[in-house]
Amino acid sequence: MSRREEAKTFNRARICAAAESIIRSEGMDNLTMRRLAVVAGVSLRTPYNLFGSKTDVLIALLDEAVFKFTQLGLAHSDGAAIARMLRALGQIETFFDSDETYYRGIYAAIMTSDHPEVRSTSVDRAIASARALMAEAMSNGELRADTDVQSLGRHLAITLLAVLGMWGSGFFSNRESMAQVRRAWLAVMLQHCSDTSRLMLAAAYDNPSNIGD
Amino acid sequence: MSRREEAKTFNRARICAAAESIIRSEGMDNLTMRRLAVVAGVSLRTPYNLFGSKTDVLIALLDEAVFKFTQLGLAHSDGAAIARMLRALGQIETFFDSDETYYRGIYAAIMTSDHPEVRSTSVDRAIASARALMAEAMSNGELRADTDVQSLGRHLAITLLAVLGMWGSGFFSNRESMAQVRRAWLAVMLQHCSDTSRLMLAAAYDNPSNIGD
DNA sequence: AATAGTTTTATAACATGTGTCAATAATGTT
DNA sequence: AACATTATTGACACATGTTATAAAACTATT
Repeated sequence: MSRREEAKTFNRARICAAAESIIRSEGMDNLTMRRLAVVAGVSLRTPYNLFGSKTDVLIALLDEAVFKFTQLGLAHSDGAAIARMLRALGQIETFFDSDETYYRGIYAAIMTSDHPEVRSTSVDRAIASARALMAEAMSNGELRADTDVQSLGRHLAITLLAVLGMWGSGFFSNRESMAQVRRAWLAVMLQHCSDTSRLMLAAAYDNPSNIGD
Repeated sequence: MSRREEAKTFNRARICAAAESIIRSEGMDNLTMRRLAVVAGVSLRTPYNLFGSKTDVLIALLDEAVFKFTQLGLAHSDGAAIARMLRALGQIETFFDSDETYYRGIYAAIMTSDHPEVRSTSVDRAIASARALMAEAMSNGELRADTDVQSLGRHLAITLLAVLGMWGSGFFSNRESMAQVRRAWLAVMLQHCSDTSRLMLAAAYDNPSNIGD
């Protein structure tokens, strides 16, 4: 990396750190571009040079959060594909619990920004993950052979993202949001599961508390 | 109604009409408070006096749309409760199709406004409707006796609203959005339906096209 | 009709995201 | 070292939602 790129990377990091610090100590409302420039020790124009817009700065913070989460999630990713998928919900909930106002604030800010194009990357990412997991479930015999795993994976991912949108708006607690997704996921999965996974899914649907632990 | 209230009502209507006209002829981006004031023939301050904020003006437009929709929906509301509930999705889709950019524009603008409190009324309304329908379904014997209709109604309503949120962002077409809700609804309903409705629901789940017509 | 109360208007102002543009500094290249 | 390229800075400007303030218009009450 050239020195120019190094400097850019360093400044990007400084700006992200400043943004995070402002959100934490002064709240989302006080994250203005002028304040961000001051705290980051940079001119007002620089965040625009390095990120493009305020929303893009927030997306960088969200990416950091997603990265942190994936690191956690991969730690104990053993077991059947469907079970892992369900367990992910508990992991998301735990992750949100660990820093609720911060994550919700970032997410809400991005969602309420009028840069619609920024959301499609996370949608694509989520759909791809869900499809991969469902494809794995299929090859493990966890799903009925006539299941369209592409369609199922897409449906499950959209379910999650749609509820996350409402979560970001502050309607539901972390727990309520994940319970909503869990119920929706289990019901749809029950329509496609093979006999090997049906009992587990049916039991999980009837007793929401003991899923994925 | 006193003359003062009459004048207010008249001005409110003028402002709403102006807002709708601007959105239709110049697009959502050109709906600024200054332009709205000019087109409505009113001072910049008046919309704030009469509505409170720009978002509140848009909410008034959405309320008009919801009212128009409910009038349509009630016209042919016969049949079993579950069937009516499913048919509502088709009606929503038709309604959106009839004026897509307008409704989506309003909805998106409200959703991306940072007035979170405004959304709770529509949430409450949707949950109440869904609960009423599910209660009716229960008393008709369409649901298993051990079903918690409150919880089920709430779940179904949230499913719809969550997907509507994404619809507003422009990700999905009207059809895709409703198909997503339909699939989710059918799967969950299949977990709670009695034998009388199971066949219809299972058939609908397997063949998404012939629902609610 | 006179007075008091309320609403609208006109104008200005403020904060914010974002853009412009020239000047300056830093870096890469010869 | 000299030049060219690129990045940052600073100062300003603009559009927008929103608020402030005082004057004017309107309505209600006596």
